[in-house]
Order: sequence, then C-alpha cells, then structure tokens
Amino acid sequence: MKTIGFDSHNHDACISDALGMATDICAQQKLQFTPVRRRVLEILLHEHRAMGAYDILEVLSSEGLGSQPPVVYRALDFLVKHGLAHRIEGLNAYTACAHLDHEHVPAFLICRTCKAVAETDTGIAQGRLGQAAASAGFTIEKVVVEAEGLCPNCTGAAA
Amino acid sequence: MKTIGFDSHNHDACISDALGMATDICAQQKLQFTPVRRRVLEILLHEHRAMGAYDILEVLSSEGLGSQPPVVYRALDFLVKHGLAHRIEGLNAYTACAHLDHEHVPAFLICRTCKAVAETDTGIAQGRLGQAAASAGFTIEKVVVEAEGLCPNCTGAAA
DNA sequence: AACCGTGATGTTATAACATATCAATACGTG
DNA sequence: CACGTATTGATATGTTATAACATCACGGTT
Ligand SMILES: [Zn+2]
Ligand SMILES: [Zn+2]
Ligand SMILES: [Zn+2]
Ligand SMILES: [Zn+2]
Repeated sequence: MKTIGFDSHNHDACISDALGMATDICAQQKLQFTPVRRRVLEILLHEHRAMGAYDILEVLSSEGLGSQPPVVYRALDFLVKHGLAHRIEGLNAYTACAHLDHEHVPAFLICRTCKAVAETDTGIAQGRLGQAAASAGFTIEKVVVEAEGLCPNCTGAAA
Repeated sequence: MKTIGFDSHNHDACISDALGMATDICAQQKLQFTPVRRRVLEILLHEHRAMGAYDILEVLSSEGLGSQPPVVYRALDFLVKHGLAHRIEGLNAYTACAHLDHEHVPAFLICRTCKAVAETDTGIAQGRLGQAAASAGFTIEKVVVEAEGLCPNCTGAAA
C-alpha cells in the first residue's frame, strides 16, 4: 500500500502510465474507452486534485468535446463505475484513481486549502467498523473514508 | 462504544433525553438554543434517519418556522458545528447525533433502502489511515467514515 | 433614554451539483 | 445489410447550498 499524491514525481510519466493502464483495463473488459471518457480521465490525472463536474465540463467545453452536464456526468459515471476514478463525497468532486494496478478500498487525504488529494488504502471493513456492522446485523456494501486537513505543502503556509 | 440506530427502543424517551442533553450542552457553552434550532434537532431526532435540508425545511415551513433555505441551513450549521447533529456526506443529508454524552469521531452505517442511520464510533485516526497520513506529512483535522449497505430490517426484504 | 455591538432571522436571488427524457448516431455481430 | 445495444446530443428540470443585504432582539454603555 502506498499513499500517492503529495510527493513530487515525474508527472508526465505518471499520467501516461495511468492512461496506458486504463486503456488496457478497458480493452480487457471490452469497455469502450471513448474520446470523452479518455479526455476526462486525462483532465483528472493532469491535476492531482479533486475537480467538480462543472470544472471538468468547462475544460471539455473549451475543447469542443461537449458542453452540457450530462456529457461529463456520463463520463464520470463510467470512470467511477469501472474504478478508473473515484468520487470524493466530502467535496462533491472527482479524482483519478491512483491505484489502477490493484483492487482496493480507497481512502483519501484531502487538503482543505489546495484540494490536493492523496489516495491510500485501508482495511477499514475489517476493523472496528466491520465489528460494529456485524454486531448490528448490518451488511456493508461500500465504505467511504475521507480525511480532511492540511497537506505537507500547505501545513506551513496555513492561514 | 455503542452502535445506535437499528434497534427498537423507547423513542419518546430517546428524543426527550437527547433534547435535554442538547439543552444542557447549549447552556454550558452559552449557546442560544433557539426555537428553530431546537425544532430542527427535534425533527432529526424524531426520525432515526438521514434527512435532506429541504425535507426538514418542508416541515419547518408547514409550522410557520421559516420557508427559505437559509433558515434550515443556518440551523443545521449550528447543530453540526456544536456536535448536536452530523452531516452524512454520502447522502448530502443530516442526522441527529446519537452520542451526545461524549466526545467522539462518528462513523455511520447507512441503509441504502430505508435511509436509517446508525452512528457508531471509530478510532480510525489511530489506525492505518493515521499511519498513512503521518507518513505523508498530512495533518488530519476531520475524518468521514460512512458505510453504505443494508440494515438488518432491509436485509431480508431486499429487492 | 439614546447608542452601539453582536448574534439571530427574514428575504431574494443565484450558485453549484445532478438527473430525466427523448431523439439521433455509431458499433459490433450475424 | 439488418438488428440490438451502447453512446452521444440536446433540452429541460430537479436538488443542494450559499451570497448578499436588510432587519430584529438583546445586553451593555453613555
Ligand atoms: Zn501524477
Ligand atoms: Zn494543500
Ligand atoms: Zn431514538
Ligand atoms: Zn434499511
């Protein structure tokens, strides 16, 4: 398990790697990785941060790839459904998956200042929450774990 | 730590206890527990489930306590800020706090069918997420933990 | 009493996020 | 090509949340 997001890295390689993996995943599962879907993933990858659907739409629109909300929501639905992106509930926003290479239950560290998002992994369902659910007779289908706070870059410069 | 929410209980007592505790808490902290704020908490307590702001507003409105969104949002802000209620990020909804008697980091079990919400507690910040944050240099200020699934009452009757 | 600061409300308008619906088009497969 | 399915285009609407500004109610000060 590696937490990805705040460290500096070769971002061009990071993007093209992820895009390549996404292409493979779609090919394997016979999913259509259409231009809009690919471009939305690219946009999300380009920023390592959470973006609102309308932020993304603005970019798409400026490129002639669609200008109505359904365009971006359909692409996001596709990406989220197939694990290529995740929805950040706490922000009503979206971010590219940083762990395409393996199954995972994502957990996020979200900077409240710069909105950078780091994705990590957690075995939460096996921990206290899992116990609580079991003892309450509750069947967990999906878990949201999101931590808000300050990223390393913003900790010093906090207001 | 007790998970509260799906078990049947003396709900009238449950409501009046919580309302009493809330009154005490506001008194201690010299907060104004005004009619609208009290009524919103009552409404949330009455249902042990997540309610949207506009659902609450509808009730308020029918009682002459206010008819515009800011009325309910201000009351909810107050309640959430002071720990009397919690926001359920996964639903863009709100629920009364079920653990007024002690400090806690809430975690929720949310039934996707009936929207019942059980509130439990988790030491998440001390677990793997805390480790990941520490090693990434991230300062956690707030954690959202929400599990969606089926409550005991809906598990059998699932569609 | 007149004045002022603070917190709470009232009110209008709008921003931000998301979906319903239906027509049109592309795509793979036999 | 003909068929069913997936995707896209387009319009409208629904849902959640906040900005902005006016007003009220209360307590302390002069
Ligand atoms: Zn990167
Ligand atoms: Zn930051
Ligand atoms: Zn109760
Ligand atoms: Zn249920």
